[in-house]
Amino acid sequence: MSVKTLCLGALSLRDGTGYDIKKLFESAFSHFHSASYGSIYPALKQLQADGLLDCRLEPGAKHPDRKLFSLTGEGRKALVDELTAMPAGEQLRSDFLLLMFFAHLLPTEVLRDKLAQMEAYYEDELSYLKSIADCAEHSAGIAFTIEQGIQVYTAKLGLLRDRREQLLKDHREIPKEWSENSPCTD
Amino acid sequence: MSVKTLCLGALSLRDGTGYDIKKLFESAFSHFHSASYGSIYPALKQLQADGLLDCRLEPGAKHPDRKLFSLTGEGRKALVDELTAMPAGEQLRSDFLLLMFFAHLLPTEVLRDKLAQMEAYYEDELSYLKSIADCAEHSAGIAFTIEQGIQVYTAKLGLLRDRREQLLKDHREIPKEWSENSPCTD
DNA sequence: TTCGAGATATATCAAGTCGATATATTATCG
DNA sequence: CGATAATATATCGACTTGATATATCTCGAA
Repeated sequence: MSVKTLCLGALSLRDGTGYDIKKLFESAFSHFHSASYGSIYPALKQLQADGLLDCRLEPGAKHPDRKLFSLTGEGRKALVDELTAMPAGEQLRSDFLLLMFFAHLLPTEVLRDKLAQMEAYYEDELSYLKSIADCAEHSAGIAFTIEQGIQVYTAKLGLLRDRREQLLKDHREIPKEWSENSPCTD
Repeated sequence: MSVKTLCLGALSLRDGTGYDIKKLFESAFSHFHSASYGSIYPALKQLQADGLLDCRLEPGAKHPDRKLFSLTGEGRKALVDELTAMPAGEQLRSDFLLLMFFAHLLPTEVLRDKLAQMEAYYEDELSYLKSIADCAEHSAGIAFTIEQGIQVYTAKLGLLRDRREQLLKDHREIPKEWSENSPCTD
């Protein structure tokens, strides 16, 4: 029930609407999690039904149907419980590395293009993270998430630049047959 | 159609069954992609129907129903086309960073535990990648994916160890109110 | 030798999720 | 004044996950 936990977390920072939560996922959380409206709205409905959220309607004023959610005491407890129970893990889904894995199948121009795309992406992420790193007083935990992002993107950017020429030069060499069931060791 | 591309890619390395492909996703591809049987088998069926794969049955011999797939000429072309069309991107899904973001809500012991879990995970990944880095002659592209993994995990492990004591010491300080719509800049 | 654990192999299902889309109001700016 | 972007909720089909069922084969320990 990951999206539910994400919503509880978002609402522990401040009260908000489904739209606000989506915005948060696209900014502060964007490095390590995301969720679409199609999962956020059902999750909020469910959480409210479970008594973990309060919902007050704000009609008339500005927007119609503005549903402002806030955590209940139970909701805050549930958040802590879920965070505690959740195993610490991570998963990368990288189309870029897939592309590099099969780089020998691509024309040189295409490969050059992909590398340029990824370089631009890393630069953007890095400059965003650097811009937020030292302007506010983040908690130690939040500062950690930002610093990890900075170090990781810096490493990736450095490697990409170091290896670019070599990749473009070598990339048509056909890789060896993939060994029996996996490479090398097992 | 990501899983289809993944399957075509896997079968470009060697012919294999759905099971073989799953194994490959759990070993060589595991750092940057994954897929479950529930998406692999339907994808193979579809690809075969589209004429991108051949399937020869291997009955009797050892296992029943062993369906050995191989790329057709069209399949190989489709793989190159899809790789070329695919934008170079990546996405991280990290429960660990979520946990760090909300570290101030957790008891110290729990936080210490999560850090230890993640440290062990990073160590495992790192030692696996190092073991395969220099034993075979990988293509430049494959070597790049391995080297990126090594550098990234090394950076993450270093940061985790550097910051652990400070995180455990500071973590009960309550973070500042999240600024209007996003932190700092925008 | 036989017994069980684990690997090999295919397949399906409910539940959850994404990406796109529809709808409608409000804010902004030339 | 009119166009474009932002705010806001909601839904839908298609896809994916994680679990589970089924069955055979392999190999080492009792």
